[in-house]
Amino acid sequence: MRDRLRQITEAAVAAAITTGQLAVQDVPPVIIDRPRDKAFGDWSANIAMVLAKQAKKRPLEIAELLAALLAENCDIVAAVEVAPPGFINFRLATPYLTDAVKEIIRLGPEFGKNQAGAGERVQIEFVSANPTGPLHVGHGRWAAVGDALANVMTAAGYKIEREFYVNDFGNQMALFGVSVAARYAQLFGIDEALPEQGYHGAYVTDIAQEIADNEGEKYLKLPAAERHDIFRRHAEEQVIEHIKRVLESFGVVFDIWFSERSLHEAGVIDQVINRLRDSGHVFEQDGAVWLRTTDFGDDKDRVIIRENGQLTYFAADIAYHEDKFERGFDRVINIWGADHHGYVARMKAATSALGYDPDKLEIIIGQLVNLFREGEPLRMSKRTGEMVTFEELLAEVGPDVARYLFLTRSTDSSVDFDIELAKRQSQDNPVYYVQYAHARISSILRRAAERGVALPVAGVADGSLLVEPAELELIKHLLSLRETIEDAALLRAPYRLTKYAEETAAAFHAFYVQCRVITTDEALTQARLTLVQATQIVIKNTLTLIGVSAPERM
RNA sequence: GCCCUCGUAGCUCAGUUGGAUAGAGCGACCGCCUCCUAAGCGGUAGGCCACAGGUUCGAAUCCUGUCGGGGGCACCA
Repeated sequence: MRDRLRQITEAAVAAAITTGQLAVQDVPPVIIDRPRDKAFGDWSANIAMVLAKQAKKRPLEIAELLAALLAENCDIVAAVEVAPPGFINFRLATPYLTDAVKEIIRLGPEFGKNQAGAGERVQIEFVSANPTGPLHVGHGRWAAVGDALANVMTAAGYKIEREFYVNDFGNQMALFGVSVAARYAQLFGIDEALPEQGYHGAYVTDIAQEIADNEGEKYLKLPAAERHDIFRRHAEEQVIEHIKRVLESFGVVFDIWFSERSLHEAGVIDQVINRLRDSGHVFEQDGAVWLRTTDFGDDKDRVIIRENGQLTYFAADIAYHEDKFERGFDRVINIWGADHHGYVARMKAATSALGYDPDKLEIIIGQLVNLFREGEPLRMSKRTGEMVTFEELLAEVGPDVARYLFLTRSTDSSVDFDIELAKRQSQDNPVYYVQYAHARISSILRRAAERGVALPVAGVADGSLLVEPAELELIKHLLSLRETIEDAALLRAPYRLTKYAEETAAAFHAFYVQCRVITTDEALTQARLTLVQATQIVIKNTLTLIGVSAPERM
């Protein structure tokens, strides 16, 4: 729709130029937008105002000129109007709208998909929680955002891979192994202290308990180093399995789980550092090896090999991103929590140093989730392990509510999540509002079947019977699914889907109250059933992208 | 101190390459079920778009500064 209008408007501009009515050198891209007020029409273009200066003509004059050209060759538009200070407003033709309803039914699950992404290969890395403990609620948000973004970009014609980077190397992992070992020893009455910086959560004891249950006390005799290593490996395995299971129950499945340790073991980090050294971006100082990230806009240079010879996390991350680009992605998207945003500049700088275009690395910084219960904030401490895990949240509110609420805000703003409010099945809860529309539709279709009313075969019903404002308003909303998917994908803004879902549900509920579907007027019943089916398709497609179920009854 | 981010209705937030009279949900108030699901619909009230300058035909949107909330400034991950 928007594409069509853009094309014909561009054609009108071109025509005006070739006929000499418009003297313009550079034609800026035509932007088709929604008018603020529906009274102005369905779509509008501001191109006349943009061209005014170049063409040395009054905007209104240009608008009149273009409107005249537009009105000639356009069947999808009923009226092209000009409004001061120079807007060109389009009013869609009703026959076009009613025909479009049949098109939605014909396309079904495919309706709304498009090629805005032009087949670009994109990797999205998200969640990437350390395998040293359970997922927290913030991870849940990244899971919802990353997965929905992957869904909507796929629908917009991108080729997407989902990846989880596993930080299974280094101090934290070692400390985790030592912590489990200590708890294990304690289970057998041996007084082994947890390290100062170790992991104190109750889940550490659970893991130790499981090892004790399955394998007894045989590890007690092993030397400490060996024991720590065994426990580290065991604990890591268990935590990753747990993370996978929780994410799967949330409907999020990754294509690739990428191990940091594999980079160390393959020696690729040293290779990448050598490459950077050869290209002159590396220097030594104070006994450490540094990457000169300030050459690429970072605040300060960064250590990649510490004085003690150990690689930093950053070094591994450079090799990891080198690997991503080596795999041939056109674009790489990382979703990070706000607590990592200080890391963005150096990662972009490293990308440049490696010789890749830093704009190919997009980093989405997401604000955190604040948990509440009945308006009271829930304090969370990672250190003591006293916190609501993502798994517990899921158990309380269920995946649909969690996924939906995590996507109701732009990633730039933090989500205040009240557990009691989320559980309450009330109007405070937008997820039910949307699902209810779907359930209502299913109910109408069931009722029609009960009464022996044949469901319309696509294309047969007489669309011209749909003339009520509520009907036409609903149709317009349904048709904008495509633009919504385009915008959500191109702007990396999956939260737009929930907004769209609510608007569509609202348009349906209004229609429902004003227009009875199943009546004695057979032709009208058929036409409205067609519209209802199309609405069901649109709501279901939208909820599917969000990752929320579309219930048949509630 | 420096960097990032946010500041829009009582509350939570939309408003994106600068456009028309500033938008939604919740909350408040007033209405609507003989009827396909009232988990719904309609209406009313509610605004110095944090503040001050600047850019231009036009600024919630872009620039500069100030104030306020959040986050970050490791040879941790």
